[in-house]
Amino acid sequence: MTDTAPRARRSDATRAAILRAARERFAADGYDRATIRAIAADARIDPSMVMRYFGSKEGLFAAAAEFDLRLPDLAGVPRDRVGEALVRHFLDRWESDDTLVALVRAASTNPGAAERMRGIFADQLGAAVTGLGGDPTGALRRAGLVASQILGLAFTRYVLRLPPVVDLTPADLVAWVAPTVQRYLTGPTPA
Amino acid sequence: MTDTAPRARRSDATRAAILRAARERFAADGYDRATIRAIAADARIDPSMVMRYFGSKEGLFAAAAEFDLRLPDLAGVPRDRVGEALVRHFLDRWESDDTLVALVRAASTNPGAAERMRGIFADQLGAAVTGLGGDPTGALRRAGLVASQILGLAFTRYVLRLPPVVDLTPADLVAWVAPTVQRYLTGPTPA
DNA sequence: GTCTATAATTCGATAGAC
DNA sequence: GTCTATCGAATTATAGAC
Repeated sequence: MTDTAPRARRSDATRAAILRAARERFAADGYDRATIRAIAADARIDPSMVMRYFGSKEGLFAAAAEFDLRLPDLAGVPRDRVGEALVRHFLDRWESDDTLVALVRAASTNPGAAERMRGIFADQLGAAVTGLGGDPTGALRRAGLVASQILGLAFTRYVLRLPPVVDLTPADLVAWVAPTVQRYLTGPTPA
Repeated sequence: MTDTAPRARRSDATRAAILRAARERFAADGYDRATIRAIAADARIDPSMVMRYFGSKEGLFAAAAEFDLRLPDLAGVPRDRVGEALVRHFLDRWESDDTLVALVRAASTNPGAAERMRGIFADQLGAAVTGLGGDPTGALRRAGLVASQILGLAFTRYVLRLPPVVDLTPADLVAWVAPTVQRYLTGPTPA
């Protein structure tokens, strides 16, 4: 008796191991320094398998950098707490998943990674902010400002590892940064 | 009759040309993708000259990434406008000099560049913020928060080139972001 | 499906002529 | 001081045996 339905092939485990190792290496070393050889070694498989499954290094990165921000529906959050909800959500997401850090690092030097990141923040964050109402153009601008603070937090804390930012607890960070995001989202447009 | 005093040697021009080309390449491509060969081609000199003058690629980067933020003395600024002064200063600095963008890109993948950047922000920005008074520990934390917003702005505008952030004028950016920096600098410590 | 062997580039760095 | 020539290492990617 063989497996039924989605047919859990043996290769799926290999594929998953490669992706897991790839995300870690891309997050730790960036796109250029993360080599297929090192990723394969981490995953305990042969380097040629990576090529077989993903075609090229670009293809591997594209598969490893698939990412859903899983943003909460901001319409279901009290309007004066959307900033807090967003900051808390992002911190949770980062502390538990390397993928976004890998994207930040890779986007610094790899045009494809940068394009993917622009897409993620324009589409997913842009849509969430547009859901708050207001004119769509202003919403995109507000989303961009939110991205500037959120990504700056990610850069200083997880990539640059600036000591004062690393030392703050997630709760402290929320307390300091949430008002910033709140104002970008719902504050008045400055003169 | 020969030159007197500091003796403007012919090689100084070559040296300066190399550094200028290096800053551009490091800013555009990051540390790994910026090759000595490409930098030498931009500077219209032979690749081996780079090695002769700077010893190694690391040595070249160290020389090219020398950077002074030239922060204004915040003690001479009205206390309710220090945020505006800082944001305006950083924007001016970025729009006229590639070096800091080169550092942001390089710091993503190169440990030496990251260390240098931590030093710049801890020492120079840290000192400027400490000059505002208050306890030193709190000042470093406030400086770190300012760095998170300032570097996030640099990352989204100059590295990632996120359209909504690129499209804003410097004046608009100051109007939006200055209140954030002002609060990090002089606002109350959150509960 | 998995691995060995290797092709084809590209890079940083060195040696040495002029 | 400047350039030619090249070494040695590392990389992605391919061809093909088992």
